[in-house]
Amino acid sequence: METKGPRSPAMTDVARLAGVSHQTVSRVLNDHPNVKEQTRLRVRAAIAELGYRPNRAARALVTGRSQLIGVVARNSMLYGPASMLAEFEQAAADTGFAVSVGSVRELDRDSISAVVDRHLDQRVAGLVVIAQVASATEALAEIPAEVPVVFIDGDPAAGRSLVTVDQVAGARAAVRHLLDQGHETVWHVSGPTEWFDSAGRISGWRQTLLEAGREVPPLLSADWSAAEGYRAGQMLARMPEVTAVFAANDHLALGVLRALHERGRRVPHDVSVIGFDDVPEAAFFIPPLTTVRQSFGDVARAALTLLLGQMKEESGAADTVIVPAQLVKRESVAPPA
Amino acid sequence: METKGPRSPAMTDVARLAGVSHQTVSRVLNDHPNVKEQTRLRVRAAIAELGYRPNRAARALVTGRSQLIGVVARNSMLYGPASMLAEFEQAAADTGFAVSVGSVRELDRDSISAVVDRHLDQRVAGLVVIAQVASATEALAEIPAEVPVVFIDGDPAAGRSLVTVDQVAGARAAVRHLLDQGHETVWHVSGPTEWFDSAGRISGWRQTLLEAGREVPPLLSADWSAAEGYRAGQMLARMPEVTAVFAANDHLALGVLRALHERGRRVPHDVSVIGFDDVPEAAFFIPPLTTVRQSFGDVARAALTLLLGQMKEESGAADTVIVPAQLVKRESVAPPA
DNA sequence: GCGGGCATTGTTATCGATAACATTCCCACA
DNA sequence: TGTGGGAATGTTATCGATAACAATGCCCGC
Repeated sequence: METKGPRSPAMTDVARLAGVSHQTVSRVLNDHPNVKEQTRLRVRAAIAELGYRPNRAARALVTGRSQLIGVVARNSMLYGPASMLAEFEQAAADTGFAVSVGSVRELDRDSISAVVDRHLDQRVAGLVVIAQVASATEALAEIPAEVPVVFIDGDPAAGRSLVTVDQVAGARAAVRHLLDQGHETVWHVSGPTEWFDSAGRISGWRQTLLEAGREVPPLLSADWSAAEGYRAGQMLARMPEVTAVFAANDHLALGVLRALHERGRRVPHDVSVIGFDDVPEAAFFIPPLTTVRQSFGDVARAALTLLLGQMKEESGAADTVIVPAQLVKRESVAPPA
Repeated sequence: METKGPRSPAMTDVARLAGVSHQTVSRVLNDHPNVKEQTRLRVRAAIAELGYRPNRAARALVTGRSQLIGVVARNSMLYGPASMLAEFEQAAADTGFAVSVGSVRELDRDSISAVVDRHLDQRVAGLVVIAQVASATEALAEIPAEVPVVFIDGDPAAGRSLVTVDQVAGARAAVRHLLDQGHETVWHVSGPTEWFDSAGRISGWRQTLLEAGREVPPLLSADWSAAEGYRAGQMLARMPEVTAVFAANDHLALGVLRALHERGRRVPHDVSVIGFDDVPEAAFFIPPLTTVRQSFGDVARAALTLLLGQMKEESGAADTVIVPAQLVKRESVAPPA
């Protein structure tokens, strides 16, 4: 049995202790001008003494806005999304926002709708959606227009603010690098074709080959896993004419490396391989993997900036920020034998 | 310029449309008995028609509890923590809870205190702390006793509810397996020694060797990265007497594999290697890695169950749940040459 | 020395829900 | 036929903050 515990102090308690009205306490809390320095100090002291913390629910109720940003992400341990989330949370915390995650097993319409609804229930001040596939875009059409939304890796044509890594340029740099080494052409193991990321990398790959007047080999498409990279690698290993492979992410590249190794094709002596992402382990693959680094931190910060911008002005301006990618050269690339 | 937008409907709007009082609407929403079936239906219809959604802030204000669970985790792309978070969010969503993440760059006292404060500001109904190091435990001592807390991978001696993978048993299985293959002893590349996970794996390793009457080689300790695994691997590769290595996670194992490969020591022919975690890529290392799988989903669900239990009864019972780990045999282990 | 204006502080209304208590309605039963 | 009582519903208070407005107090110029 218990006496309901001493409930945590409210603003009036602070006011009483400081000998002022609760409104003055509120003013101190919100850094209003026109509070005498001495009063401010008294109030601060009272706050500290009581260990008072403002009740966000009450504030949200009266102001109509929460200090919460909802993130919709795919429940996956893919390196990219996971990093993004962590980076975003850090950035948001620095500006006083909390982040509520809603993860979803698949990026289909219904799952996304459900998560978005949960977030709207919480009256999030804004939404960030890591929406790498087209089906996500559809589901998101139903987000009320007045809710600020920023997409990460989403559909460039969706008419919403978007932050994305420059997939095309990243892919171009990778392919360019291989051609510069003297390879006749470059094979590509792509991610799922419905992902925008994949699409960008594929198109950068294709463009670069065409511009160089090279033959474009058939596309090998996979999911993002090492398992499928391995599968694709088994095919590639069997074809002696393959001397250069651009894999759409580092895990695919890992699978490719192993398949090549199993069939005795040496990397980079017989075949050069480039990945994408620069996961921390990439430098320790056998051999160390040349890859394209994306700065998830930059993406996260850009997304937050756009979101805060939308929240401030009610302008629904749909800006697009493209974050550069950078080729990291390691030992998995060499001129053809 | 705008007319402040039609604010979203409140309970009174629903009540007016349904021709009842707002209290009746509240009762319908909360599944109270004593509402005539016909009334209930009218209210439901009105809710649907207006697209009404309850304001959580208002509810939280009056009931004094939020439907929010705070998670404190390390901002890292380490496989374990990231997976854990995703799994936990899923589980929580199924029971109607939202999850607010607070990530922290380092698990030191101050950072943790700051994140915990942010969560308490939000009046979370409970906290889950992924606190793999001792310094975290200290910081958490200051969490008010009435806030339900569950630790994941935390200090078994902290006197709070704890869910953890059976690190000791996992390590024992790994070492046992190597000894069974005929190896004379097993070297260990551990994670940071201040992590409880590391401590458990180290002690499982040591115990098993001692019980088998084997010599315990010096411990090589590292962080969790492939880079440090590589460093440790370079030392091991130089020592011909090393025939079996147990790495504290798969990334370390990756680094070890590469170092061995560089010095021409074949795996598993010359040296057997076992990792820990079973990251999805482990099956595609060169060679495929034998490792110990932890079920993060089970951990997450167990943590949620404990937390909900604490929230229901005010009992501060400090239960501990230990989730088993499982040896996954692949090709990186063989009898000594 | 008086009134205008600004800095400072206080008072009251409000957000949207639930809790506690009040009221109505209806039926069974003495 | 009056009445006790439970089911169904309504009324009012409340949570803890901010907003809008009201009320001081003080300085200063004329």
